[in-house]
Amino acid sequence: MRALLIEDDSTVCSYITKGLKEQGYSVDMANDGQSGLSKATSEAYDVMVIDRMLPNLDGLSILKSVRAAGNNTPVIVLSALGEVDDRVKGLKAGGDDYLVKPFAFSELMARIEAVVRRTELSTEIVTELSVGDLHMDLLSRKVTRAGQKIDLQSREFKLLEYLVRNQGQVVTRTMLLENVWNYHFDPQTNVIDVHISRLRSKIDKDFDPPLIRTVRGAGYIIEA
Amino acid sequence: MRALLIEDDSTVCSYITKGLKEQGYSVDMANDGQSGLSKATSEAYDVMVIDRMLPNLDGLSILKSVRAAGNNTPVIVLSALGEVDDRVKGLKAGGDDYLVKPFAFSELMARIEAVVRRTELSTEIVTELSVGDLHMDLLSRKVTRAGQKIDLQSREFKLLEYLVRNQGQVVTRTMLLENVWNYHFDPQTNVIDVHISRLRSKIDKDFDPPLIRTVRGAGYIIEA
DNA sequence: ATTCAATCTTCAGAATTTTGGAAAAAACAG
DNA sequence: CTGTTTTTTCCAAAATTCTGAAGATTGAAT
Repeated sequence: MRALLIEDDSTVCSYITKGLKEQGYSVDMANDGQSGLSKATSEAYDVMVIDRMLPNLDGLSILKSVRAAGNNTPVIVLSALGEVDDRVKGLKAGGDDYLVKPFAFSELMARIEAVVRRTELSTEIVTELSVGDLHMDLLSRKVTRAGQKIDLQSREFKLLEYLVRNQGQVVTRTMLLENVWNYHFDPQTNVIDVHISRLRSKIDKDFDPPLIRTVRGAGYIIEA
Repeated sequence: MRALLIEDDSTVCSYITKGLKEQGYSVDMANDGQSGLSKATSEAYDVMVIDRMLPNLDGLSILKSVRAAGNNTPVIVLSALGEVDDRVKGLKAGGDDYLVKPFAFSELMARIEAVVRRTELSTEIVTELSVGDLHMDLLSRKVTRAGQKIDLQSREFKLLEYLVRNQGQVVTRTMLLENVWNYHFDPQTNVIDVHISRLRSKIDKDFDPPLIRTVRGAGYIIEA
């Protein structure tokens, strides 16, 4: 579990960090708003704990930016501001919980567990895949590139799906025969070449940049 | 949005109910633990607000029973018990939030919105369908009945998917032509009959009971 | 720069699979 | 029983996939 803690008070910070680590979290820290936001948007966390009052950029602004960027990581807001109105604002900004300082570590931990628990319930099944501007919907079996609809035959779809699921990695001919054709032997033909060629003519020919790349002597790789 | 409120204090109760209704919730109430638990387990709610101290059965026991039954509806616990330990217990019992009385209605509302928001994010996409012992995995496109693998052609799969999505309801020939064949006219043939027959021979022939039933003069219906 | 092997593209035809159509058989309601 | 609806079966048509081959292209090594 990865947690991000954005907090300027070094005492509180080390206190929480120590506790989280004991609970098995790996913790990233930021001491001011700017660096906090940049970490929050560039890394993937399971939970974020954000202090409301920070140098440079306040906690609620960070929270709003994170949410505006489509990031739904659960966030717990910490604050010395304990008025009802402050708490409501913290929650309305997209917070999952709001804890008033001073607080007991056991309560913070329980609240972290509560939001993480709820988030985990929602572990989504992957039904969509993408590479660059290529997009596959596995449920409706529709493929688009740059928003344009592309028709694929079932074998082509399977082939593309396999490539995309292994995007960024070289996929060998043997892997393709095993996983796309379900052949456990070498058919001694150029089936793969022919299908890769067809696929290219559909998804790469009319677009830039080409996504499917040949890795000589090894196989193919798809990446943006 | 449906909310369940389990609270014995009639003043607090009517106060919250009124507020929730103004926010567009339809509210069910229970004044004691027993009736609260029975409503919680028999009806489907978007959120539950449970007081901790109740006649008959206390709030935490209700919460634990609800969770034990596999129900993950978000729950906010209300309580006059404000000690850290009490709050932690409330969260560990499966609560999503814990609010200490007295509280401002605006905060309760904000917290309800926060947990509902998080729950909605997790609205899962349906990737599996079943009727009785027949099971479809829409992602891997695999079908089993009584654990036995069944191979279906793509049209058969689509046909079955449509029937299952509308299980318990009669599906007319016109509906099938529109939704499975994407025909917007009557092809004047018996395509449907042929495919239903094929489907039956695969999913009903070797099993009991038959799932696909003919509704003379109307169409077909699938149900356990 | 030249050479050589790997890979790409294209094609036509074959094999296979999937789908559709027609007609006989069966089931059902009145 | 009778007429209609539905089911089944079998054949034909259509679509898809595979094969094999030839020539073009590419990349690495010499």
